[in-house]
Amino acid sequence: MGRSPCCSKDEGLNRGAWTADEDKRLTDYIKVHGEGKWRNIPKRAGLKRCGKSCRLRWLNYLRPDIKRGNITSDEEDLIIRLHRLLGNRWSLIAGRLPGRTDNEIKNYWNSTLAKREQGEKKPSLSTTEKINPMATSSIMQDETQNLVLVGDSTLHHMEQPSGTSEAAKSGQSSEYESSDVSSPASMSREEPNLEPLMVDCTVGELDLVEILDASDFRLNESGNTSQVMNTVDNEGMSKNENVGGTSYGQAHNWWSEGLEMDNWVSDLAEMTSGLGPFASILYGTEDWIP
DNA sequence: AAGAGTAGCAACCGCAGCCAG
DNA sequence: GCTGGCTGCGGTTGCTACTCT
Repeated sequence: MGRSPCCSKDEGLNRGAWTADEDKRLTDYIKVHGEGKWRNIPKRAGLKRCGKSCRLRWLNYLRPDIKRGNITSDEEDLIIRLHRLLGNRWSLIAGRLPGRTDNEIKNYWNSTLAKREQGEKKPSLSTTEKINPMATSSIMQDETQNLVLVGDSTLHHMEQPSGTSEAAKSGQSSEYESSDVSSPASMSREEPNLEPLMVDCTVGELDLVEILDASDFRLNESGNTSQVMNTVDNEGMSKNENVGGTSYGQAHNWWSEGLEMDNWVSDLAEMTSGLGPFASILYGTEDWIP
């Protein structure tokens, strides 16, 4: 196709670090005229920069809602979990961290967390593992393209913090529950329960992000959002059990609304009866409680 | 004190998706 | 349906500050 570049290199445009004056011009212009039309901004703001550069500077540095300062341990923890879930989808991860930019998170990951993760010997994750990093379970697609989480069902159990989940109090998540699941030791016990968990949504690709972002997410054939546990009975016959629950639809809502992290975390706790697998991925099974 | 090595971060680059014409 | 401009995203580069020898 060959599209003309955003800005050619020989137009006498400034490159490299931005000066305070350039920052001020850009900030003043956007305060008055708002974001958007990046291509026109340099000319109108009197900047010798390309529009792309202006956009980047604004989004990553000048925006007033940007949070400055070190990444907190809470944020770091969330980044790690989200990265395990999403991979290098920095903008999505940043969307869960108010005030942080994708560039900042990417840099933080590359300079700090990636090395640490490597040091902890985690082998590079396959696509499959990325969306289900839980040690003793795996994820696969069945012949009908359904997404199937296979493995220790206790991994999907979410131990409820006292007083955080009405759903838990009502026993909605009992299907996920088993004894001795809250301690790390239970994660590596000798005989994993291989009950598979089936999520009855049809997907073309194994990509949780797409599932979470899908507008028609998680409707079963009856039009309800419900959760189906695919189990194997004593005779080895596969069967689907509707285990009720919220909440993939709700999960999607939370996801798409981009709530502030604190609310998001605490409200995730509220709906873990239906969100077991996802919450497990996001928050682990031992230390997810905010 | 000085040079080399490293880490952190800002900015750049190229590609892909979206959408208006 | 096609084309091309705009925007957003992720990977990469390069500069600066800091640490080590």
